[in-house]
Amino acid sequence: MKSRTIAILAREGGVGVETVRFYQRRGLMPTPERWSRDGAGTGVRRYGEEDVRRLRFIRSAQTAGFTLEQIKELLSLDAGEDRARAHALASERLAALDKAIADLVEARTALRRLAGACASTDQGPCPIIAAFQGEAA
Amino acid sequence: MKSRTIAILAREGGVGVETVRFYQRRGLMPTPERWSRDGAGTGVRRYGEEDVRRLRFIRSAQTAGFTLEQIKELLSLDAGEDRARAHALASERLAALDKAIADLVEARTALRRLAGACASTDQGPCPIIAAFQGEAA
DNA sequence: CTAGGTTCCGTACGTCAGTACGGAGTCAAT
DNA sequence: ATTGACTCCGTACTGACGTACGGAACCTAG
Repeated sequence: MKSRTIAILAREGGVGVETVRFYQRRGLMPTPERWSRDGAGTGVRRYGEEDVRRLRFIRSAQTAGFTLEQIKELLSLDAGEDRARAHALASERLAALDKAIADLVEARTALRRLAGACASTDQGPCPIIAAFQGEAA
Repeated sequence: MKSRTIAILAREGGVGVETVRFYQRRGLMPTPERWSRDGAGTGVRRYGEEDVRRLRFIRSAQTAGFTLEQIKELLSLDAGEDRARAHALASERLAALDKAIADLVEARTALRRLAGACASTDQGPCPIIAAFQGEAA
């Protein structure tokens, strides 16, 4: 293991090389030592399965709406034992997710009405503004 | 009508003054002539009901995930007759909304599992990364 | 052993949607 | 008439998340 170059790691994780490097700068991904069989730390960094998993986790957590900063905390928690904190972060995010979903569903309803109003007649302007009034959260 | 100052318009529209000005620069809100009873265009701009409605529409459309650029187009369409274009924009956004909702629901499922795994035992680290594997879109 | 593709690193740029700042002009009330 | 709040305007900054650039070092195949 630890055989991947950064490009391979990035590909397996579904991101770009620059993105991996960006995550390293942000402290979300480790920056392993450079390695070369002949002596000093002047080779290239290598990555393993572990790093691929970590990268994938970051992507997943992002789709759940965590910020990179929160993901960083989650990752540090994963190494430690503060389950109360982990649980709190998750619950907080779950509530936000519920709200975001509800908002989106509401927006979709409003937008469907707009599309419907637009389709119901076929002459003149589509009453976009009227169709949309009073829907925002 | 056309009695509101920018601060009143902003308040009624639920945004800040700077935001209204920002929308004006972006062409989403009109920039009425300055007005003062004694002569030249050296007074203050005034806004009416129409402008409040426009502002509220912008907020609503934003919650539906339209970008300001798209909202600008929607607003110009509302004045015109290109219902095909309006309908296309709405449909496109509806599809994106459906996907966004599905993604969020999926993320919520994954996160619930995480929270559950975290609560099910009370010793040792909470297996965050493990609980999250393979959920991203 | 050399040519090319990669990696490394810092710094700069890009987008989206605002938010802040500062000085000059204007308005409403005292 | 003066005070104090508000308006106008341009420009600069924020924050979240990257993406791009450029030169030097490095690694691998032929």
